[in-house]
Amino acid sequence: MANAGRANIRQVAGHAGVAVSSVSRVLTDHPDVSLEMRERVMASVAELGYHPNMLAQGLRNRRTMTVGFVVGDISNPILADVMMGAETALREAGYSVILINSENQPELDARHIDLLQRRRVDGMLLTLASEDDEDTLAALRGLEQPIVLLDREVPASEGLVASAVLHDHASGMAAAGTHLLDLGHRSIGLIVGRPLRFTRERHHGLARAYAQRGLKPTYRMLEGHLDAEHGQRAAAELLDGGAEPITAIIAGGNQLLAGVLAEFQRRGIEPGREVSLVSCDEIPLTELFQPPIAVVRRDTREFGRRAAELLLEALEDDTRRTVVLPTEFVPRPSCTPLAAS
Amino acid sequence: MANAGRANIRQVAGHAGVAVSSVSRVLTDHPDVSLEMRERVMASVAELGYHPNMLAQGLRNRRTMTVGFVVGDISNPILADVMMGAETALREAGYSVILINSENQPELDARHIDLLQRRRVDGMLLTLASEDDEDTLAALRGLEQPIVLLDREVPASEGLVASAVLHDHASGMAAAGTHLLDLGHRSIGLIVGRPLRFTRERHHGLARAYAQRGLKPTYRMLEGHLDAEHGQRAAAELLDGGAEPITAIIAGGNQLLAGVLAEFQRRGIEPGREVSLVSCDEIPLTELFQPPIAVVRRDTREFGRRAAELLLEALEDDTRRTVVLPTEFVPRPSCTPLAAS
DNA sequence: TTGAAAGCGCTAACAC
DNA sequence: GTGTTAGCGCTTTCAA
Repeated sequence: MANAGRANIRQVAGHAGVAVSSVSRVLTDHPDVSLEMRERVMASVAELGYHPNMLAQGLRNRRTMTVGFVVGDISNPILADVMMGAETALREAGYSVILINSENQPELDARHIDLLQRRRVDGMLLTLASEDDEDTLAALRGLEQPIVLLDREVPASEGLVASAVLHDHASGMAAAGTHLLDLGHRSIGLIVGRPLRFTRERHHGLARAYAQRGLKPTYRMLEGHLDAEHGQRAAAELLDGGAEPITAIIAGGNQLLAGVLAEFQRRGIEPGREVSLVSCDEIPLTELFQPPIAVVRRDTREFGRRAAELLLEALEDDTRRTVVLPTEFVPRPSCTPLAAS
Repeated sequence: MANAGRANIRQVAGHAGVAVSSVSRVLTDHPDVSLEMRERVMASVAELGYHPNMLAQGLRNRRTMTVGFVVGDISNPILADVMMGAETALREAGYSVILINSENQPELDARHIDLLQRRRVDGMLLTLASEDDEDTLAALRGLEQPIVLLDREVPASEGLVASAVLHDHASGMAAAGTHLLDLGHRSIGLIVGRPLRFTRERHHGLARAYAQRGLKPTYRMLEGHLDAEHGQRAAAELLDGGAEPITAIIAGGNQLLAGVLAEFQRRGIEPGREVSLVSCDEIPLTELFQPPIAVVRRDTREFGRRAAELLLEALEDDTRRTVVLPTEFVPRPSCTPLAAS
């Protein structure tokens, strides 16, 4: 007969005719509790529809069983998938997740970190909007609770020890690069987001591919926002070309890809015909598109799960670790040999 | 010089040489505070890097500035977008969001609601996995805080008053239906998810289309899970057909669409050629696919924003409302006239 | 205008 | 095995 919904432990104790501490003992599974006590208390708990106040518990235990997740843009399916992996693992471990969108604005990160700090989260999962914003780094240094960086590298600084999960974007990108080079492409356009770790890594990967084949780095990289607009604009710029025409494009993300494909359609270009195309991250579009689009693939759900695990580890053993997860190039018909001209 | 990070209000008071209540007054912008007091306190706050403990505030104020968001599957880009809209609006109003994945399992909903109850959230946004699970409804009835249902209708029952945001799926679907009927299609396959509001609405919409054209309802509906597997299996079943072959398919969601397209490709079927195709909800794939795929569109971010607004309203004025948002059919080349055979 | 003190709901000594 | 009580950090009367 759950009627109240706002009963407190004192009322439960009163109803059961026992002390508050006894109710607490029953509810926290303390060993020294008689069976009869347990039954009486549980009966009252059920009768009153009692829900322990986790705020009070958190205040008392100095542990909220809550973690904060700051993410640049949760509407990005890739990040939503990361979130899924992390939330599931954390929930199974008894933690709740406070989700905060930073809108990819570096100046908001510090504020969000402070908010989570005030909420006394036990730890944080962070997809920072910037790796070198001073306010953000200062906020991070002031933290007592463990944090896990998601695909971000911040400059080592005193008082900042963090765990991190990273994807080895460079390897997958290098594989994509050598694939294109081996197909005869030399003039490759790389469209990427802002200068964060994954952007740098992808750049390095492509550079490595040219080096591995003993070629001069005759690619062109266009940085910008991680959205369709930048994808489309950059694609247009690359296709209009300067002296040497682009023969292959690599889109560094699903939103960029959407922009690139829009520009292709506007011009009547078919991937793999006039221009070869590679994208980063698998989405339904990449495999179902005609022709299917080659991608640098990574397991984003696993990425989120590992991030959660690193945080749980840090919470338990106070250890900090960095884990690097692989990426993999998946060739598909959007990449074709450069026609001898 | 933010050094501590774990200072409490007493330490701030001590450092400033004032009473705790004075610190509290300064921090809560109480009017009767001298300028000098304000300055002294703020200096100490800065010096100690003090972050007020929101748990203690919540305990005392009976208000946590936190809302819970229970969602079936955050990795679904549509729901991620809803989340984006809701989180943004709530954050701007000063609330934090606790996100919980229910994995679309009805038996988890009640548990999640109880958890949020224990966390004393000020309100909840709910995408229930079931509209008639008894445990869930019981948990809902026991709630004191306002809730907003997202595209769900629960049976009216005593002690359960909720706000709701609904999409008018039926209208968009009816428009899609008449479009297909006017193209000559009669044997339409409707692939949908589990029997929740949006599934019912879409069914009604299609039925209405047949009725509007004075036709017998010669469509076929296949319910199942909202995933690619069901989409593919259902498409296969529809294409294998029984007596009368299907000439058009409507996929009730982006994940279902992925399955349908996979089956089309397996069989070498091109949408709009052998079989016309409509999907629900716009994603990059639908517009960029060749041929572009007709969709029943809705503004999911706005949906999330409105849900947040309804909750904020309920929190402020204790009012409950239901808002219905429109959907719109967007014809595209994936729908073509039925070839006279 | 400021300070002292009660109390929000809980847990963990400590006593019996 | 169970009860009493202090105290987690905060806000808000109530007095001064």
